[in-house]
Amino acid sequence: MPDFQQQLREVALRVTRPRLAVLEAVHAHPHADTESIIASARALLPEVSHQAVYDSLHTLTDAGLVRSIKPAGSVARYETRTGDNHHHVVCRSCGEIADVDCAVGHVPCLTASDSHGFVIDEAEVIYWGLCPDCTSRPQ
Amino acid sequence: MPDFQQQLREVALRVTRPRLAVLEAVHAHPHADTESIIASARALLPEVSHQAVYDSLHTLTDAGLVRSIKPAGSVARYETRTGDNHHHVVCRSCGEIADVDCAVGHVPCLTASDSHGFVIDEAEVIYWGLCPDCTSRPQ
DNA sequence: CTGCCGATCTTGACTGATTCAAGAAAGATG
DNA sequence: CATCTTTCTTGAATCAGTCAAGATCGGCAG
Repeated sequence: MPDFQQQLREVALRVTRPRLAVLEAVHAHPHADTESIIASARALLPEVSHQAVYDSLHTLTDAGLVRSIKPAGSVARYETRTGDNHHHVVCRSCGEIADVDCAVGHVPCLTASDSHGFVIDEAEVIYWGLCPDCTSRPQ
Repeated sequence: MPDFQQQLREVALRVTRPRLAVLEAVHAHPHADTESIIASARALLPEVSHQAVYDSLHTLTDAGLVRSIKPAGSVARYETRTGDNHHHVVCRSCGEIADVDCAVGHVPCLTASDSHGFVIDEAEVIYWGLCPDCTSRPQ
């Protein structure tokens, strides 16, 4: 279990109980949506407000301690695995998300053939398909 | 200008004035959001309801005549360029979107190293960065 | 050309994730 | 411990998108 208190100090953020609870919740349930994170955080800190969770998630995302994912058709989801350029595979049927590393190399697809003058700093890849459960249980 | 009436018939959809107006609007303004499409469609068909536009966009998307894009932090956007596996670059500052072809080849990044048993049918890539305007005009 | 049937459209209300705002509480620093 | 901000609580608001009921229209059969 990472030292979340330490992580917060390293990015010059105040150590507050809501933030610790949110970090722990996101770490324990990768790819969880905000509602689930609120529930998990309240297991640790019963009176935390939903707004504090939203604020914490934004702050932690800006600081790079958590990463948010928003596949089309899904609400925002969060994870603590950051800074390693991994991607996600999303089930079209049930919305299940899993991590994947791109086969192409360290900086996959970062080179667009013609970027129209844009200065690109990140390539985000979402693989769409069916998870094992939904594949074996059609309809 | 493509024959939208013909396109609708080819996918067994009824040819209605709202659908023609929506197709024409999306074709004329690639990457436009729903509100803009409603406005453009009303230039052609003044009394069209927002619900008809939403319905048409869904139907046309399901039929493959238009494609929707939902970058994180943006509302849904649409384009008529479909079926060619191109990707998008999105400006973090102003939200501007441009098309890009992936340099890697025809099926970029479609091979994940470990897909956790998912059956993958599409890889969606979004490049994040700054557009030329926002690069030259910082802050 | 006319009538019918089901798909599609209009109207209007509603939902729900996320945001905004004002005041209260609580980290951090000296 | 005192002070100054930042952060949190509370409660309301926003807004893209959806739902539902009835009216209308496109396509096809006669």
